[in-house]
Amino acid sequence: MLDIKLIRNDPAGIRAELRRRGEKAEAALDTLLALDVRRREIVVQVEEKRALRNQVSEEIAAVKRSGGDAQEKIAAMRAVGEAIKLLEADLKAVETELEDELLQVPNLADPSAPDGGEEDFEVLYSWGEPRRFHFEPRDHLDLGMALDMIDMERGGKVSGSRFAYLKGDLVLLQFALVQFALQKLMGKGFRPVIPPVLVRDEAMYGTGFFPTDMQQVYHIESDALNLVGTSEVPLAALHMDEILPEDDLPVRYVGYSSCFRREAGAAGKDTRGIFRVHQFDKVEMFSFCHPDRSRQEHDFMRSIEEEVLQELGLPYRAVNVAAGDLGASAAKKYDLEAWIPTQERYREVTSCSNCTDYQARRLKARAKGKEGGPFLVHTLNGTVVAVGRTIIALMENYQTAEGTIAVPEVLRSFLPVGKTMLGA
RNA sequence: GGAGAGGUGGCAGAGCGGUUGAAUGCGGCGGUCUCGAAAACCGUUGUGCGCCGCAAGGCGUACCGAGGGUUCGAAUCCCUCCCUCUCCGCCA
Repeated sequence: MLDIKLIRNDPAGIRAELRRRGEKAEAALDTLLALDVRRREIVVQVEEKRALRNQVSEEIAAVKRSGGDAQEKIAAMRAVGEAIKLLEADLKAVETELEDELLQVPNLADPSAPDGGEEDFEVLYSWGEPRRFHFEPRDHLDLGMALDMIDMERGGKVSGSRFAYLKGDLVLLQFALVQFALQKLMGKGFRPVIPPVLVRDEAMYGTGFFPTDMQQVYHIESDALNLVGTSEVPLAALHMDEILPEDDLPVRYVGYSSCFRREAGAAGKDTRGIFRVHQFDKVEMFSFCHPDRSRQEHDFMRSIEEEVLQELGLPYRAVNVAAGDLGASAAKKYDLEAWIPTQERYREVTSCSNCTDYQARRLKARAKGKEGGPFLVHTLNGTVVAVGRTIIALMENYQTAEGTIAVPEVLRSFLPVGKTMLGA
């Protein structure tokens, strides 16, 4: 959510900024400004009346204490009370409408995010050489089915399309990846967390997934809960309505959770294997940091993601996502894309966003130092390991001519002793 | 799921429907004292919104789990919801 004062004070500037986010983004601006004016008009009126009521109520109390008759004042205040009630109803209606509009306005893009949409990302650089195979490489699903480690067929039978069973050595690989990631992140000051994956609407609004991405979310109607699409949601909401001590910043967490996405509108896209499924597991990092430091924090988090991919030996490229392709909350986003041999291209495996104060304002997540008032923190989130996609990249890049999969050195200590080859 | 108790400021803990933004204690901050510290003593100590002001700030208003209601007036009374605790049942 943007600061309404910012919009009020510089409508033209904000309009120009929002235009970078796309046509739709600036549409609500005039409505927003009108509602803001209207709200303040009503506030002044209602507060004047309340002041009067407070004052006279005290007088009534005084009169009654001295045994006098306050009937006239009471009658007068009855009318004022009615007027207040009407104004309060108006105010509430205007505030609700204002809030609804404001919730749909995306964050302002960072100046360093490229202009344009989905196709206009900037490739920052690449790392690693795609492997040259002396045999025809097979894709992750071929490999997984042959070894009976990925079972989409039965996933479909039991739960529907885009659900999978992961079996055997791939289960071991998953836990090795998770352990590897957790230990690395703990060494860098991130506190491990297993968050709830069912959250209230509040948390979804607070993180900016509602109302914009509502259609992507599994909603449990009977209990008014939502399955999270990323642990970013419960991690961000962890400090909702709180004022953190400034000295504690940055507050860093590394979460591990299953993630659930409806993938509405993705029909026909990435339908093969486990690349795009409704349920997957992810190790996610999250940081609440000082507004002056979020740029550095963002680069720090990206460097961690790179370290992970480098140690796993997966060739990748780093991408700076264009302003028009950012999620609602993000001001800037880096994606890391790993090389997928059978697709002969880079595919997204991690994503790291600086949401500046956009989520913090919605969540009321603030910090406060020894002097000065509270201020909004900046929030950042980044993938450490998206398990499914990392497994795909590992399977394809590390496959052998025999159809087994070699294990990168760094993961071996997290697997049973002597397990250096999966499916063997 | 059933029965009961309760949710008040950073924490603990008072609070009659009417100077209660809220006693008291602890903690925090500032000061006195001290070479310094402790102790003691004095002072201070929330947040949002609006208006005024260049600003420091001032004034107003709202907030005692959340949302409604009753009333001239609600932390105090009523309703709904959420959460916590105790007992019973069930359970990984």
